[in-house]
Amino acid sequence: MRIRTAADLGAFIRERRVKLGMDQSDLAEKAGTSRKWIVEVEQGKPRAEIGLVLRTFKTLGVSLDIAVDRAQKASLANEPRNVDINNILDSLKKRP
Amino acid sequence: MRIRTAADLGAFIRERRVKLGMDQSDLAEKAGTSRKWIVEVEQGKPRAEIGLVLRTFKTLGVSLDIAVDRAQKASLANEPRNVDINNILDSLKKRP
DNA sequence: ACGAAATGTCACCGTTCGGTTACTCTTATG
DNA sequence: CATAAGAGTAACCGAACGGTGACATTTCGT
Repeated sequence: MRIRTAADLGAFIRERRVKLGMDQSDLAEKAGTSRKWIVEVEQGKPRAEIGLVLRTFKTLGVSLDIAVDRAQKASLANEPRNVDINNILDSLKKRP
Repeated sequence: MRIRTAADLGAFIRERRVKLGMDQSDLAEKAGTSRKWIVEVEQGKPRAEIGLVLRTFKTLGVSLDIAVDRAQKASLANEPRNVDINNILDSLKKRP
């Protein structure tokens, strides 16, 4: 599932929790957080901290994968029209 | 790339930012946050908020995908030794 | 319909967040 | 060598966090 917003995240967590037969207290305890936090996150709280989110994922037996989008919509740096060979070389140079 | 910890996340963000030829100020501005925040996140800050993280990903042109682990290591509910047929039925019933 | 379990909400509190600004340090470009 | 750019750090601040415990509401089995 693709996660774009905090609401997506909350929906996923809830779905997965229910699928595993846990209630909010179970999940909170096993993920080392509070039930209040689970409630808020499942409701899509955008300011939850990633550390807790990652612990919750682990508890739910799910993984987060990150991938570069095919359609390169990334707001490129200052001059999108040119390939800056120096940037590329710099990037390579900086790799230890 | 698989994200397991806040440090993973920071490393990825930095790598991707450099690859796109942005400095920390560029990224901060485009993602609607501060340079301080970028510094901290790239260093693996575990308490950064997911909302900002998601906005940063969007700016970097990357997607977050979540997937159920193959090896079902999820800490199951209370009785890991039995398959609880009722939970399974419940889960199915709850799908609209 | 009844009661229990699960979920949602509230107030309180100490802690930490993220933004701003300014300063340092390293690197590398002229 | 000078100095500019990029990155790291510090202090300050208001705002929001997350935990606790209690209470209200919804959901569900029987």
